[in-house]
Amino acid sequence: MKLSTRTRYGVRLMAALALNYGQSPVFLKNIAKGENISEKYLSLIIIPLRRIGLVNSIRGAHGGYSLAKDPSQITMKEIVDVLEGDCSLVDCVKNPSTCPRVPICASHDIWAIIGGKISETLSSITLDMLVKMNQEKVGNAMMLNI
Amino acid sequence: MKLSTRTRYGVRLMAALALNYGQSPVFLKNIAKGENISEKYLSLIIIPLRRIGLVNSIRGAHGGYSLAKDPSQITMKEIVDVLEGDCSLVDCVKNPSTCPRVPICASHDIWAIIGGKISETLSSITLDMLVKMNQEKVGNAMMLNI
DNA sequence: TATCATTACTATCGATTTGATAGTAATTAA
DNA sequence: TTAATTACTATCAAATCGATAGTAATGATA
Repeated sequence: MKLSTRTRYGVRLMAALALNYGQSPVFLKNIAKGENISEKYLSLIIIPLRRIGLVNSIRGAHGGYSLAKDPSQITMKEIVDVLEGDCSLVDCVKNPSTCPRVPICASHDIWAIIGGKISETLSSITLDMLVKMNQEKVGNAMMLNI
Repeated sequence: MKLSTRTRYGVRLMAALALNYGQSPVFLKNIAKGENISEKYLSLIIIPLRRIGLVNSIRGAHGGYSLAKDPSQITMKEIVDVLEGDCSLVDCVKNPSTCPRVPICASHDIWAIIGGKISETLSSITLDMLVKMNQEKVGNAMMLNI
């Protein structure tokens, strides 16, 4: 039940964009440097985030990426859902037709309950909160490395 | 963040044992038949459950398995923890030393919060509850196939 | 004691997933 | 036209996963 590296990197990527919200677009190169993650890998991860409208991109020289919404309007659930597939613990919760046991299976119901809790928690945390937690944790020092 | 088949099977295995709690030990063969899961595979899954003292085993002819505790005293968290490794979403929550970013990383804290919610929820659900949910869902009919 | 049914353990395998890299195309400011 | 950037597609090695196979140990019973 571990999160993929893709999702973990994606969250850090979004946090980095949140830091620059309202300013000019950021080069992925710089985020990659600041977060010490391969730029190529990040460039794959950002695609679905752009596709669902969380990120805007500008191509060409002096292009870059920026958040499409205010960080207070973006939740962790949106990010996890798109990068992880969804945030349920078993496939049969999102796609009940994939398992014939669903109608007679109580553990399915358990996983649905727990998945609900996870969704609830993820929905309650915004990018904005993540950025603020970061500031409280390390001050403004680390913020400038982007 | 999907649960492994191992964990899902393990929960069903424990539920089957819970149905027979207080009676004579059950042959894995019969549980395997009732749940339509490979007996060999189940025999691997049950080992850690026995090691942490959730299950008792008797070897030899007329052997079998039985729950070591009352189903109301066994939580889903115990089962998931031993079969899944632990119930955190990232390694750095359980083993902070594995990641140098922990002291400066707010997303680590987010994952810890969510992991806490998951633990909490898993701890609140007992095997007993699972069995009762099953009975409510399908009545006693399905209960007899073990 | 011999037999048979059961649990216990170890090794292995094929398929899938994962994390990552590489190369090329498209776009655009200067 | 050039250089810098995003967009897309393909590929790869390693790890993980689900499952199977075979053998050893145990113990009831005939």
